Amino acid sequence: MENEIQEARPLNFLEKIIEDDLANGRVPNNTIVTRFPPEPNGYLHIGHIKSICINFGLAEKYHGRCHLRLDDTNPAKEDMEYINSIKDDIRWLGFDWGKYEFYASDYYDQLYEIAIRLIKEGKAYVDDLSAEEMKEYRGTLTQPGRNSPYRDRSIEENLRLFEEMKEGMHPEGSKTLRAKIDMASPNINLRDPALYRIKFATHPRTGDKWCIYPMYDFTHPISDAIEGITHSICTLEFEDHRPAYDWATSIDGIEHTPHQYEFARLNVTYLLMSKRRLLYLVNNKFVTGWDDPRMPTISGIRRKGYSPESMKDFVSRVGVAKVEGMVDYSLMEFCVREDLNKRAKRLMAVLDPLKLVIDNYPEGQVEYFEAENNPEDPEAGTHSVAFTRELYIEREDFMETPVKGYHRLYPGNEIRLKYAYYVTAVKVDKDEDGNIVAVHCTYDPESKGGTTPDGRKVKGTSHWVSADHVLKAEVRQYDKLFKAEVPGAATGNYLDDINPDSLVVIPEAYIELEAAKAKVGDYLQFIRNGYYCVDSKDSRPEAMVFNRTCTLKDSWAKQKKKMGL
RNA sequence: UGGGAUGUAGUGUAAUGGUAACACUGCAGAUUCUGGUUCUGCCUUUGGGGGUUCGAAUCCCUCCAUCCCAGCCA
Repeated sequence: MENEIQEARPLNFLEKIIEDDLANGRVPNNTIVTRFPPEPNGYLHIGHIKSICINFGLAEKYHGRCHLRLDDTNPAKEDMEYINSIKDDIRWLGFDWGKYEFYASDYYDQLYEIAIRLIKEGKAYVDDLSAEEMKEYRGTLTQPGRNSPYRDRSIEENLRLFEEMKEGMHPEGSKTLRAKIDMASPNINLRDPALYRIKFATHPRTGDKWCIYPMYDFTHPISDAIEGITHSICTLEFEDHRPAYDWATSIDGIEHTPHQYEFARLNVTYLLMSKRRLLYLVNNKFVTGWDDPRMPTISGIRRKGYSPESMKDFVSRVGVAKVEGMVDYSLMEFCVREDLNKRAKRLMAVLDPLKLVIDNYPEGQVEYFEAENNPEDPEAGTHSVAFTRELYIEREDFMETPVKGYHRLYPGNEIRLKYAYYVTAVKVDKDEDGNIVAVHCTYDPESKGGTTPDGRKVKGTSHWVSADHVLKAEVRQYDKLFKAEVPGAATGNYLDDINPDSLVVIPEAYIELEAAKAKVGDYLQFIRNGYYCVDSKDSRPEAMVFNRTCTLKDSWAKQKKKMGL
């Protein structure tokens, strides 16, 4: 029953509300119903993961259910491609909405009838004010608004005009249906909010059936009510809309009354979390698409090799509260590394090859060594790796004149070639420009397997690849898309902080043959280089492409930086 | 200068009247066939001021700071 022991995590404020509601019989059928309601106008990003985990997580925890509802009330911006990607991304995270898949557009007929009812009750009216005029009549943050001259039209006229709007008899922008609330309200959302606007756009699901579309403040609360949502959880910027939400759910005839609660959206340093800006990056080719591994979209991080488990862990560590803050990117990387460390298959890949020749090793001889697939998990087994006289090591792993603290290969120094032998550098070959083209060394046959009978230690262990047993593949070294913690903070333009080195392509890296078995979705670690995955779009069996998921922690790099190297 | 919210180590989140804590980051060290992992230790915290109380991060007053709102977007 060990796995039944609940982690003693304190309740967040939403859980407290829910437990209180449950305890006091305020929840119909004692069944918590939440919903995740994205607008299909772009791809889901890391910020949405928080919302998804909260809504689906709460439903799971309290044995209720979570609806997926696509908030498709603005056909001008929405697309089927987005709907499909959203569903895909939620599934990837491991959540299942079962049969509870809804669309705001499912409720267009009901919404229309409610609007008619409001008109009949004198609670809504058709306004002829233009957008500019309406803005003027609305007043400002500090000044109350004025009533529209059309506010007191007769019910009959309103009914007729709204019908005409629906029939397409009026051009876009010429008329709106507005709620009659209070133009002097200190809350601008209550100054006769628009309920319907005219839009001659083809809707991804309803096609050309409608040319009037309901607004968020009208649609969302009523959709919640129709679906029996008990806790309607959204982000902080909707706090001001809660009175509008409550207005809509208290319209006569609406029986179920959900409540809205707001939490702080997720902000992460170095990342942009705005669909508008992400769309700009896509449209202007700063990235290759919504699923570019540098994008903070779910499809992007997935293609980059992040695991859903690590992301769920990340948002759970971030917690849920009402404080608008900025989470460190390093926490996210920590979560990715912690998860991948436990499950990534280890491989040796030489990204920047330097030839190493073992002068005293027999030419033509091949030995096979056992390489562990994962030192963190003995069950993961081993694979074999070929060893020959000529190898490649990382150029970084040799220095002709070592700096202080360097304990890799340099003339006279002995290191271990992982799993294989101890080698000592003897001399270097250079080209006419003085560049090192090969390093010669000798090996100690006694050190076979990586230890010696005399038990002597070496400070360095390098990974390597046999020159004759090598998979040549493209490796894409991804880094952060932006180099500033808050892109645009300095100049006001986030494009100024684009990281020019966010992608460095290595056209031909040398990887041990075992890598050829890797498939899309596998988690890999190229020892001492980082975590990698097979690119889901561009990799082919005969021309593999690997993406860097994230680097390993690198204390040597840190130390070098400190020494000013 | 209207309304709505929020202030706890560098960051995020706990503690709801009774010893301010956990994680990440950073720093130092140990271990290590990955300069990874693991382990140990260290650093730094209740926005300011007043009040109530034996006792305040918590209750009250006040000031300050930050965020959101003037779409026929969501």
